[in-house]
Amino acid sequence: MSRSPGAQAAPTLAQVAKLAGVSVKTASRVFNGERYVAEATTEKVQRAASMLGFRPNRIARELRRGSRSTLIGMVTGDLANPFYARVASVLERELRTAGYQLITATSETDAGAEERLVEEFLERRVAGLVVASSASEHHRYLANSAGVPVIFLDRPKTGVSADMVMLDDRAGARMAVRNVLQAGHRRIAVIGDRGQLATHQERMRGFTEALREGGIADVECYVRDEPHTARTAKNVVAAVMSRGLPPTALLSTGSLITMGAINAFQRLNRSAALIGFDDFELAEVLGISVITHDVSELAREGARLLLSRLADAEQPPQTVVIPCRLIDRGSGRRYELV
Amino acid sequence: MSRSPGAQAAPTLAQVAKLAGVSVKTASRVFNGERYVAEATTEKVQRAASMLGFRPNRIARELRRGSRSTLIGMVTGDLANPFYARVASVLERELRTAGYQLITATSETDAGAEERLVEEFLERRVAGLVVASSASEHHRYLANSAGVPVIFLDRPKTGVSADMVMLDDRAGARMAVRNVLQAGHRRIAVIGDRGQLATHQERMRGFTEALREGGIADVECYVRDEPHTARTAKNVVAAVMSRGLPPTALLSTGSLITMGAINAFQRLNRSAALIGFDDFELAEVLGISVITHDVSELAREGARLLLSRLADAEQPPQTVVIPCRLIDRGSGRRYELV
DNA sequence: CTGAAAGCGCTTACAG
DNA sequence: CTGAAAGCGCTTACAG
Repeated sequence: MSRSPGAQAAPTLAQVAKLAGVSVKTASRVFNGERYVAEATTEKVQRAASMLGFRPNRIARELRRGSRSTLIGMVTGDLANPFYARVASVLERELRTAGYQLITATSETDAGAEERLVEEFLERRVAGLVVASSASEHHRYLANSAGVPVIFLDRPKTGVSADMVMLDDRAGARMAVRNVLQAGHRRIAVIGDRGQLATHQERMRGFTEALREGGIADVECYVRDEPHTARTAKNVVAAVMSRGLPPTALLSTGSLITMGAINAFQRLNRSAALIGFDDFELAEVLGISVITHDVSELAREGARLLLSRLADAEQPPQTVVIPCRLIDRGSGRRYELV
Repeated sequence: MSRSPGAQAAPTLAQVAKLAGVSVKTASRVFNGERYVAEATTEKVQRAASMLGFRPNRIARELRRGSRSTLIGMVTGDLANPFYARVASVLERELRTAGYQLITATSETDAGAEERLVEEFLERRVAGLVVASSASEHHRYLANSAGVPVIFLDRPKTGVSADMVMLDDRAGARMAVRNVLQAGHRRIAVIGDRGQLATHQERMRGFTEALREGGIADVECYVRDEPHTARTAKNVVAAVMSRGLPPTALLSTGSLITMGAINAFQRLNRSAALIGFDDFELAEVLGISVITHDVSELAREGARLLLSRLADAEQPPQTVVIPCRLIDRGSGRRYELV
């Protein structure tokens, strides 16, 4: 462990000032674009800075400026998940234009770590926090965040008032149900992923409620709701399809399950109508109808809420609901698919 | 723009010390786990801290500790791209266990912005930089990074010596070519995505070289290499397949093109053998052979190189090559697919 | 248009 | 085991 020789002491503002023959304050003015600096002075300072390879130290600046950084912390369930990845990507872009930088942390790594990650962000004096993960007791952050704004993305209501952006999963589920009911289906299976907590459960509830409202009597009979991997999703669908009186239509709470269903259909060489939440590559090629949301909009609204809260801490908490839509590719009306 | 009242001045170490009746230095010792603090003192300090809701200020700590943070900056082409997202996810996890936090920036936002992003990272005194983006002149960072280690992920060699992790695209291309040649194919189209710069070009070169070595005379005849969206990929494949003497096999440099090909096959109701780089969901269901790399390994090796460089700035630059493998699902041997 | 002094919240280097 | 002083690199608040 040698002490990096490359990482030699970086030049400071004081060194630049000295070389330029001005005071530290005057040099500071140049890098902050303050008015009232003679042009000749500006030039002298800039020349000295580039000779030394000076780069302002943001750490020092932030400490002096009131010890609150321009970092925004984001807690996600799993950055590798395309949903979170897209949210992070859009958020990063939106926040950057407002002068903030996104810093990410993934909570699913070890359960219960989320609180520690948030604590780390707060020690770093982040200007704000965006929470888009599935841990359950988020509201505690609010109490402990010491006035740092927290925005919740795609979380269920908890009674605690806070800024949040939600997906209208219930309405989406209703659209899917309407689609298969109109095609005449009556035996309709609902496959959920209990592991994916919040969102998936909302979708489950949306499906079953809408089915009941649609006059389907024995809804529970075809409901399966458990944690899923790609493999188990396939198996569950295969099992449901192999019953004595198999369903003629399937509703799925996520693309993993939808793809598992397609896989199962192929193995069984039988199929059913199918509509799932979340669009996926090749869904169009395969003609699968999906319920989808505009993830970019979710992220953009999240950024907007945060920036607005940052500008005015007093305003009442807002909730934004992102609508969903059905992309009808015909699979909800068919009785034979593969 | 009210001055957030929630963001009231956070309690400081000095306040904790005063409440606990000890010196600032002693209080500091408690939060840094230094030895030689009486147990009673530790307790007093901790009680005072929790009464006040004290949270150590990392900004101040980092400034004092030598103005180098525990942040690692990562520049990606596009965080929403599954490849970069997975890299970021793994990297974040690996670095966190070593006490570092990942901070991300996306360069594709506006071309040429990359340098500005890197500059911002350096002003923030990041401990290291990971560059995984397609901008071309990365080597310049090295000159300007003021001793901050830079690790390049999936970049082509530039002659500049630096720590880097590369994918063995050439070897992968060779495997794909061997697969279709062994199946007896002779008219083999190569579809590339010139827009995706580095990696895709390596793959193109790998394909054409291997074809020539395999005794295919008129290789160029079936080569198409231009920037692609999902739509243009489909159109290009359709055009190639509609020629007088159509190819009997297709090689693709990325999953976007592979999926475009599947789409085109469907529209034309004709098909060809097909092998593409990068695995994708449903590739298994559709029986498409792919050349794939272990992205997690890429990221893990990147983290390892960075941590090793951080520990010893003197060691010679290392290059790690991640091997690739063919997942043979049969599509390279078929003459009819869809 | 410019500068000298103080201080952001912490740790380092010393001294006891 | 504990503490008083100095200082990390910058900006704030004042004064000229």
